[in-house]
Amino acid sequence: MIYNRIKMLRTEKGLSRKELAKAVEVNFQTIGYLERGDYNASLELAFKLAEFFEVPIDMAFSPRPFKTLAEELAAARAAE
Amino acid sequence: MIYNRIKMLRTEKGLSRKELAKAVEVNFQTIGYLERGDYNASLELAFKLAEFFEVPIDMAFSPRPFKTLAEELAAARAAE
DNA sequence: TCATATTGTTGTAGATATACAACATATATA
DNA sequence: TATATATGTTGTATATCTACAACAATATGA
Repeated sequence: MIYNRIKMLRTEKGLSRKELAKAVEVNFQTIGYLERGDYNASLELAFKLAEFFEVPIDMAFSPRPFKTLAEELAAARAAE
Repeated sequence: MIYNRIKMLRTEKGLSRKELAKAVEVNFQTIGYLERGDYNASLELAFKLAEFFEVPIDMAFSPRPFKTLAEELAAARAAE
């Protein structure tokens, strides 16, 4: 199981699933499946999505659950 | 089509396909298929491989052909 | 040479990803 | 209210990924 931040990245851009789907050339229902975690993106689609959102691929996908923003902040502070 | 450096990363470590396959828990023939470009890894397998080789995922996989070492060197020098 | 390991090829089968249609529900907006 | 848009659910069909078996070809080493 691979976790993803597609929904967050999409809504942050104010896009509908249909619009995102068109941008990365998949069916709009496929975006829904990914966001709900029904199945994983293919590697090809993962690269397309990461490229579209202009983030490194492991910012959009992760084999482990993503940290919350609060956890990220705490980790960043601890790293200083 | 996604390009990969699995063969390079594997041989660099002096591993056979069978050994690598065992490490990432797939059939050894699956490694062969990936190295030959017969098909792409799933996102899950891509993460496993990147983690095993301790490289960022886009060092092991890319939607565009990888640069040769010579090109990488030239690019690195130009960036200074 | 013989034996063994490694890789490539072909084929079958199962699992997963994607497309697409139909319909339900919710939400926003005229 | 009525209409449109967005999302969720279910089902079918196709493509792609993975496992596994059998065999050929090549290399490596005793």
